[in-house]
This record gives sequence, structure tokens and C-alpha cells, in this order.
Amino acid sequence: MLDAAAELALEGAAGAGVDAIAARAGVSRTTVYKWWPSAAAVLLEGLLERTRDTLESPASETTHEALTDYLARLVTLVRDTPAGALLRGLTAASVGDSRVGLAIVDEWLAPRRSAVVALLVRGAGRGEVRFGLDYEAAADVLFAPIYYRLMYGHQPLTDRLPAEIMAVCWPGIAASEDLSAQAPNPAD
Amino acid sequence: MLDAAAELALEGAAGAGVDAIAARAGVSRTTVYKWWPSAAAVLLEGLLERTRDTLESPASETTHEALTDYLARLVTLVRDTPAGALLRGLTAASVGDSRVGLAIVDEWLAPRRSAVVALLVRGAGRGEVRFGLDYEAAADVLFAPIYYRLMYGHQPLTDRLPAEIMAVCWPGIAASEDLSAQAPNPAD
DNA sequence: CATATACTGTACATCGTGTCCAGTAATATG
DNA sequence: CATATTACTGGACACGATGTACAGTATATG
Repeated sequence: MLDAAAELALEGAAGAGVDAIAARAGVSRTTVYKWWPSAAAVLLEGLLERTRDTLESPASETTHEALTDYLARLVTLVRDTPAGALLRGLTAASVGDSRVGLAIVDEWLAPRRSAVVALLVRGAGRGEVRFGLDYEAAADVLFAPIYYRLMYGHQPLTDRLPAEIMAVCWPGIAASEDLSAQAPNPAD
Repeated sequence: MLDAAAELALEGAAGAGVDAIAARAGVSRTTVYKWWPSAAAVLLEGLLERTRDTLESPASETTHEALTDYLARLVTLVRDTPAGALLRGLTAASVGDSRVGLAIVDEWLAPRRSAVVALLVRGAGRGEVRFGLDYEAAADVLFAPIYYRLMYGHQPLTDRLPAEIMAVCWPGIAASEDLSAQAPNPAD
């Protein structure tokens, strides 16, 4: 059934109601309601189920590399898998059902923000990240452009996006002595 | 009717259907359909109607100040007026009706992005903004956190948010000689 | 007076949600 | 073997929202 929800979300994030999920899964509508209270709950479980292993990041990197990698994996996840469509559908459902919104924050956003904050804290310990940095604000600035483009599509989610985000944000995150990646190559 | 839509959006961004708008405006449902094709169209016009004068920014400022001001005005707009609720409702509607999404991009996001890009270009001319800056990426990074918090509410839209965004982003935007506001005061 | 315009109220078909219920099939437990 | 328990089916229902259709009313304007 989770597969069905993911497929339907891909084909149009709106068309994933309980009816459609049941039909696609070859299952009675009643059965869906037996296991989940709403279509949004199915989408959420489908999303978390398929992305449980996308939280960790390789530790043997500079902070700059680790952050870029982390963002790059998020971009490919929401662009190339059903995760993006599921997230769009859930976000839409969260307007008008605050429990969905809380679930997204608690089970999707927060763990990922924590992971990035951990990278920043580690970086501060290594002298790569500025002291006094507002970690929450930094996490917002790093993540937000990806969700922004996911939701509105005003610009595509390209492979270069993580590097572009870092080009703007890293100088404000890095310890001032760290110039390792401060000057991005605008020609590439 | 636009007032009714705004009120309803405030009371719960979901509860603004054609039925509710008509009832609130003291008008027949048929009349609403006479002027707008859908509830989303009413929300959109209501949003644009009330915010037509929020595009310009005072010109007699440094680029850093102008950007901070611009973000601050957007924060108060979406936090303290119906604009935020309208935008949330429209964003939800945009998932599943791509025309709504296009309208948001063309009539809301794009003009504001242009305004910020114009500030950046002016800043580059003044030597305050780095050459080679990716303006689109910069606009994304500056704006996105506000929409991110608006949609998910994982962090509040505080008056300090614009300064926090700028604290992280400005060093990557500024020409390297410009240190006017590079070191924010973490104690405040 | 005649006409065009805006609006009303109701009715209707349609769709999705969420609940209820009677019945079936498979499985485990006495 | 008999009997619960569990998972599922499929149909029915009430409900609410959408979008359309139609006949009728009020009010200006020629």
C-alpha cells in the first residue's frame, strides 16, 4: 500500500486520496482505514519508510564537504525519488490539518536539521565553523532553498544547487581563517 | 468578497472554500463563480490586491540595510497580515493545480525576487556586492527561510529572522572588502 | 417601456471522506 | 474437529464541497 501511495504521489501529488491508494494497491478502501487514519498518514509512513537510511553522513570530510554532500543527497532524494512528491502532498495536507504539519516537523525536518547542526557543532570543534553561529538560522538557510524550489518550482532542483547554496552561505558559517572554499568558481 | 477570503484564510487557511467565502461575504455562491473560476483565484486576487504596495524599497540605504529591510517587511507581511494565511492556502492549492503554482510564481515570487536582484545589482555597481555572485541562488537563500518557516512553523517568524539570515548570507554576498556588517553581535 | 447587468436561491450531478455493517477466508487455539 | 481471532471484502450511508444550470428579481440605462 505504501508503494501505491508513492506511485500515486508521483503521478500528481494531489491524486493520492484514500480511494486511489486502495484501488492502486488492489485493496478495499475499508482496509486502508483499518491501518491508517487518513491518506496523509499513509503518505507520511511511505515517506519515512523509504528514507530511513538517508539521515547519516560520512564523517571523514571537511565540514564544507560534509554540508555540501548532505544537501546534495537531499536534492537527489526529493528530485529523483517519490520522496519529493510525497513531501509536496504532505505539505499541502498540513495546511488545514496541523497534526500533519507537526508530524512533518517532528519526523522529517527535525532529524535532518539535527544532523546538520551536529555537523556544524563538529565543525566548530575543529575550528572550521565560526563561534557564535546561530545554528538554527544556519540550518534554515541551508535547507530552505531546497524546499522552496520543491514547492514552487520557480527554479529547478539542479545538481549544482548545493554548491550554489554553499557558495553564498559558507563564508558566513566558516571561521574567518577558513578560506578553503570561500571563493567559488563562478565559471563552472 | 476579497475581505471575506482574507478573513477566512486567517481563521484557518483550509476553510476558505467557495461556500465559505460566499457565506462570509453575504453573497450567493453563484455570484462568486461569476467573477472567479475557483476559490484559489479569489485567494490569489485577495493576496495581490492587498500587497501591491509592498514591492518597492527605500533606495537611500546600503545594500545590507536595504536587503535586511526588505526581508523584514516580508516577515511582518506574512506574519501580521492575512497575506501569510493566503499564501499558505495558495501553496496548498498549488499542489494538484499547477496553474495555481504558476500564478504564485509569476505574480508573487517573481516580482519580489526581481526587486531583490535589483538591489544586488545596484550593490554590485556600488562595490558592495561581490562580482560573480549568482543572483538567483542569492535570492533563493535570502527568501527561502521565510517561506520555509511560514509553511512548516518549525521556528517562529521573529523580528530577528531577517538579521539572522543576513548574518549567515551577507559575507557570501558582500564584496570581500565590505566588512560593514560582517560580524553580527551574537549576544543580542 | 424595454433591455442589459448583477445578483438570488434552488436544484442537481459528481466526487471524496469517513463510518458502519454483514459476510468471507485464513489461521491459530482449545 | 470445533471455535475464536484476525484480516479482508464490498456495499451502503451521511456528509460536505465543487461546479453547473436555470428560473426569477432588482436596478439602472437606452
